[in-house]
Amino acid sequence: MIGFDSKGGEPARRERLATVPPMRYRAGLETQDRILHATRTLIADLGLEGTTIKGICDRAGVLPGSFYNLFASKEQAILSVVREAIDAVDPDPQHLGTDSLGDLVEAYVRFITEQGDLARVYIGIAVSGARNNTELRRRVIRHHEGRVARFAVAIRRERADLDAAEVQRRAETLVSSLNGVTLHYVLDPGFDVALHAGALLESAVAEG
Amino acid sequence: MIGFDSKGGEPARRERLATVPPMRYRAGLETQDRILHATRTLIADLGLEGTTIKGICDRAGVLPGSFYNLFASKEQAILSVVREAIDAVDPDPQHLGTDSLGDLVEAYVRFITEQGDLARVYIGIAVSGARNNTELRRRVIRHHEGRVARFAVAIRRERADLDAAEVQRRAETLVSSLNGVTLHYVLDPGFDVALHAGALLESAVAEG
DNA sequence: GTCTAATTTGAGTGTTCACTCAAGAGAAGC
DNA sequence: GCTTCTCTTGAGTGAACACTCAAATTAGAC
Repeated sequence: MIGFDSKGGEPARRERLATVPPMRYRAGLETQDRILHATRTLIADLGLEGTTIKGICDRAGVLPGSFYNLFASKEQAILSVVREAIDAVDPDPQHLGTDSLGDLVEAYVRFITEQGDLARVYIGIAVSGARNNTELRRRVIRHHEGRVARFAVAIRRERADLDAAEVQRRAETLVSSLNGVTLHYVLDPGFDVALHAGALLESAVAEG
Repeated sequence: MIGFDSKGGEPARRERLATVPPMRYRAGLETQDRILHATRTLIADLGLEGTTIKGICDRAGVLPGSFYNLFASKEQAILSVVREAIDAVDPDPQHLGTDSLGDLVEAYVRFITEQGDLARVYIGIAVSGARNNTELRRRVIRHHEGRVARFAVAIRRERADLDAAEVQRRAETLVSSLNGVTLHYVLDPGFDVALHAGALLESAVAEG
């Protein structure tokens, strides 16, 4: 019942710590992991709106009471998964200014193709989730701006001759276009993400 | 109660005809229009999943019984609106092979910026709707392929030197990227769609 | 082995959903 | 002005939803 934690949500949650957690919380932490895994795959399979408490609990092998012992609400579990998906798009924000444009695009392509579940969550949020949910919308837009900024720095490094506005525009076009490619990949898994991402990358640093 | 029509759905629906419809159906046809308008704006405002019968009826100023006198189900009303949105993206399919790439992109930008409601419906469907609903998914993918084909013809006309595979690839990149730009515009109405669409257009016919 | 606190159970709450239908209101057609 | 068919009303159905809670179970701490 006691949680030794909580970052923003109100009640009863337990964080994974750097230090080993006390033994007596082990069962709860394992259940928490199973619930988060169930939530992630369910969002990926059915989308945000198809994800229900019953669905989560069935997949995780628990009953609703157990879910609510660990999470304050359905939304809290979903937000955890969404945070995870958003962070996974941009795995190392510390690197600001040191990654090449190729590194950034390659990391994104790898994320999309290797972590299909999270990619589906991410693109689903960007459209349907962000419209009605203010918290999600803020998060998505802030993340998008951060991503554009990183791409802009990388573009500027390769094309120092361009003015700031042009660099910004190219970064915005590139990031938006990559999202479009991701969107299509979600609908058609045969779509060659790497091919199209490569073309977009070239356009972003092309003459003209 | 009698419908002098029906295209695919099972029961009770009335089509707008080329000829003037009998007077005695006038009230029903007007109500049908109000319901479709309410459905369109509701999907645009709240997305597919936020659209309820109660919401539609409140906006249209009718009661559920009236709705079900004209539509067989909630899904049928939604499908009508979605069909409308998809058709609006590509207003004149007859023109295959005669529009320039600039015409196609310009028409798309105009659609997005002038018919925000339908654009929101369209992009919402492409992500959340198409995942669980087979009928919608087929429709979206078929429409996407048709659109890529038209763009490919236009690209080929401007760059006859490119081989077929390269033309196809450029068309796919362009259409997907335009969807990504639309996606971002839906979240941020200040986004300059025309600017980015113009840049993508240039990339599609650039050397290299 | 006992104590104690964390965890799980599972029936139950109130709300909202899509959808129904018998009955009444309305207006076109004669 | 009466008939007839269309349209609207509005209470009501059952299912699914997120969420609750007192009681039972389990397992770490000592």
